[in-house]
Amino acid sequence: MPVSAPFTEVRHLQSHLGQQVSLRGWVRNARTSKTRFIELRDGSGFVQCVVGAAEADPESYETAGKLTQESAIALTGMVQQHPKTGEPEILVKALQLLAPSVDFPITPKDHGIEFLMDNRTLWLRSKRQWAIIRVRHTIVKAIRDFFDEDGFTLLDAPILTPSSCEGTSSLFETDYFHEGMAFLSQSGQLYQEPGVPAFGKVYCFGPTFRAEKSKTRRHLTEFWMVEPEMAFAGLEDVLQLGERMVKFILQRVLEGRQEELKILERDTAPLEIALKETFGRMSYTESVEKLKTLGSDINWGEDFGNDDETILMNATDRPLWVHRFPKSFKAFYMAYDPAQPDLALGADLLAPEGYGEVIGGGERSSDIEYLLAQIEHHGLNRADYEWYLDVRRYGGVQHAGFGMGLERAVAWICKLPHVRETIPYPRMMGTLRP
RNA sequence: UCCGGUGUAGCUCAGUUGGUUAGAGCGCUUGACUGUUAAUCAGGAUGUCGUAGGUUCGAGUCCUACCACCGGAGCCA
Repeated sequence: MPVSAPFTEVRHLQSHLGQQVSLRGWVRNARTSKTRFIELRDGSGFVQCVVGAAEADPESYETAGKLTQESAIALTGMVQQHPKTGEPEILVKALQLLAPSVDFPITPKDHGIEFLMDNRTLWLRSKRQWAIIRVRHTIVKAIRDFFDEDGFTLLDAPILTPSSCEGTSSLFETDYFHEGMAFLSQSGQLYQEPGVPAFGKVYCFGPTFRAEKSKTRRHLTEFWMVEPEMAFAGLEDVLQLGERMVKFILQRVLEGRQEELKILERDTAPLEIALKETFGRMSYTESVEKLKTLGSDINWGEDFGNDDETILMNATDRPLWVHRFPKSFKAFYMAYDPAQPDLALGADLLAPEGYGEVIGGGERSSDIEYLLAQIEHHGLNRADYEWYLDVRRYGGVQHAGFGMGLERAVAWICKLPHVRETIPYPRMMGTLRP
């Protein structure tokens, strides 16, 4: 009996119980005894296929006994319930080898991270990576849906830029014809602000690049960032928008990716808390006081160290907004607090469970004189920013926005030890291939 | 960039005080096995001990330099 079309996707098997179907995919694992068991994956899901001598034709039974990991196969059989787990499984009648796979490097046993990273393209086939990338997909979709439904217009920011948005030490450079050098964008934010008077509410969502020589569990040189910007808005609006967005994302993931979270052995209780409870809020000044009582040696005016974030977040079970930092260590375009001019009207959202900063944002200065002074103070070239200053010259109004690092959000929601698993092809200081 | 660690079979690792022919598990392979699920059981094949020098009668083991990777710090999303 030949295997024949039409083919069914594994994700639809539940609705085919008791029927005959054909599947095609790859052998995740094959266990041979008198009865042969094939764990099949087709990208949409996983299913165990049972090949018994009584039900399968002799040729198929023979083939099933010799399958190697990651061979591509097609098969036809009856969808039944697994006698122990109750999940759908296939009682195979016919099976054929589509393409063999010899000595697949990633075996079911443990591997080191270097080996897995070198074999990233093959690693993507593993169950855990499958789950992570699907959660990432859901988060990306949730972000786009959230802003679309909220009336934001997509305003794509350029990746090749003539100058830096923030610091200059961490830019990737490339030749750009008569212009000399171009730089890979570190942030789309400055290009979002001109979109404010044009569209009211805008966002961009794409890759950004930082040539930082950081080797930590939360840094990539190429990462994705979503950056909304809105008119007639201040710091409070940023806090509310960010919190609504994060909750929207959490809800989508908890609704639609339970199977993946289970594969990742993710305890969803902390995510449920973040979804239901109001996020914490603390001013920078308050947080420094609290850190001192918790044993940190931080002083007012210093930025948080990694330990400080950890200390602060160990004391809470939900995301925390820290707002009104000293403006001295924030970007030049941040608005200052009229009530206390040495503070910036900015805020960072710290994720619980040790994941640290996932959002940074705030109100942008509308004061052109102040910005000119800041540009000079930061040693930036004013001519590069004339178009940016035009946002203030022609109907400049209060506006605010934030940036969220996608990979950090994925790492938190999946509770991964390192952001390198949150993106299909991670780019880090020492990793450019594959 | 700084500090710490690791590098031995395709993979994950063990290797005593420097000592003769370098080991295990997985994977692969041959066979066995009444539903297995990191299946199990029995047999088999598999090594430039990161690279280059040095010490020594003798180096996987000690020393020096370099390389790669891992972890942390700083910086950041």
